[in-house]
Amino acid sequence: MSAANLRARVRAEMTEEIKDVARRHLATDGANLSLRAVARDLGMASSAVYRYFASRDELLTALIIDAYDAVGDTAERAAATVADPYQRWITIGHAVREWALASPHQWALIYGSPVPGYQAPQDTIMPATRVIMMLAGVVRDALESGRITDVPEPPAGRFGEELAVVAEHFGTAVPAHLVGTTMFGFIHLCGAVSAELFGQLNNTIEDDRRGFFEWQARLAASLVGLSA
Amino acid sequence: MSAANLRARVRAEMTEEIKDVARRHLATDGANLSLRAVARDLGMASSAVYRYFASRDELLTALIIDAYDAVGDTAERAAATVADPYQRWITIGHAVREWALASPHQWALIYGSPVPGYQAPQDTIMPATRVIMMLAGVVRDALESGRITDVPEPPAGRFGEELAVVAEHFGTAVPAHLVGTTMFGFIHLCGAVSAELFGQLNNTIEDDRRGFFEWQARLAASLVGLSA
DNA sequence: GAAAAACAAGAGCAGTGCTCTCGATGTGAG
DNA sequence: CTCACATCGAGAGCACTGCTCTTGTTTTTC
Repeated sequence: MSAANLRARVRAEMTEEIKDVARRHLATDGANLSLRAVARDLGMASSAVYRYFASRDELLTALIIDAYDAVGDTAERAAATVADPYQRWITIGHAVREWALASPHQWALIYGSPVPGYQAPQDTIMPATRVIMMLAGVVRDALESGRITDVPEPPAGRFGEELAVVAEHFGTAVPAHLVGTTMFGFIHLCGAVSAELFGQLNNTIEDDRRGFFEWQARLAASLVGLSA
Repeated sequence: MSAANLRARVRAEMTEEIKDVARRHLATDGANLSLRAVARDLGMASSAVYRYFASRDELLTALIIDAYDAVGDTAERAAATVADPYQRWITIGHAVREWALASPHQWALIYGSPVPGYQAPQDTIMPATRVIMMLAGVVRDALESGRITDVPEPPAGRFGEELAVVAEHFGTAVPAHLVGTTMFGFIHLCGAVSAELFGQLNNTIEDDRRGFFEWQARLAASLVGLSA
């Protein structure tokens, strides 16, 4: 069994090595990276890569899951050190933004345009929810500790009911209106990072993008009822 | 000169036809569409397409500019019918969202991940600013008509000065804080549409996405000081 | 030690962006 | 009206891609 474990370990290492090289190629080729080039970099035949990933899409899926986990880990590590809900909200924002700045192509992979012809498999759903779940956790904590007191009525309309359903994933104590504003905050977070990364901020904010981002994060936090 | 005009017109028509077919291929192949397939659909040799576009990137640039203009035109047409600033803000949001839902691949082209190896030329900058300029116009009108009265201090920090510079493009009368919240609104608009289009809303809001979007747009409008 | 599974390599297929050459066709100046 | 010239379309060709299939080798398992 030691031998079996060893074989499995070698395979796992090889898999990891392929993903590493692929991630590097992501920087130059984006989502349409070349499996052959990856194989070349590893000194192996292109056909050998197919022993580890059945197709380029499967390799992409692995990279996507890794990226979701990486940004989730980064945000969680940063948030773990901050007790105050308001500060934690801001900290999560900064952590996500800084991870994205450091790994722009991985960000594009998970929050950019979907890869044409690629259908995200079920495995990607869970890791994809980690960041918004952290924001939901902030709101839940703030509610329980009495930091959020002003809780408006649930929004009128069909989507208000849908928000109430989502609330059950957030934690039963979170009212629908707060679920909505939390999602607003997450959506704006993704928009702000993408705007900075994809060039929408060019020729406007150039020097102090971090400051502008934090200012925006504070605005979003104020909508969920959080403030310093 | 009639002959010359005719030749130029035929060329223009051919160019437009290529872009049309390319737009159709955008739906299946995304940004890495196949020039050869486009040529096949047009019944011409692939090399002939290069008489009209020097490279695939140049064709993409043309599609990008067209897309910016299309969403700009759509939003302007919708906004032209609405006098009230608050309603106009919401209307612009709906117009942008509905254009994106109708042309998801064109949206991905301009607001999604940048095409790898593709550098946006200068020509794309101006059309890219049309939507946010319309939002800025709403804010300017609301200021002049006294619909926005509560104007906070300019944000502290280097980015506050940068916002003041941007204000000159918005119209000199717009204070920096309002420029910031307007950009916030635009960034959130892009984020909301992208989230809906790129699947970030899956398994949460499914039935009443339009209602949820409008609710969010109202929230964003409230940040710039607009309300019903 | 033999049977079975896993592996790597190479050839090959259909497709890609792009270049170059060659013949046809329309255009503008003399 | 003619003739040189610019424009155009088509085809061959190059180097590349994802992916499959076959062949031979190594490693694990019984």
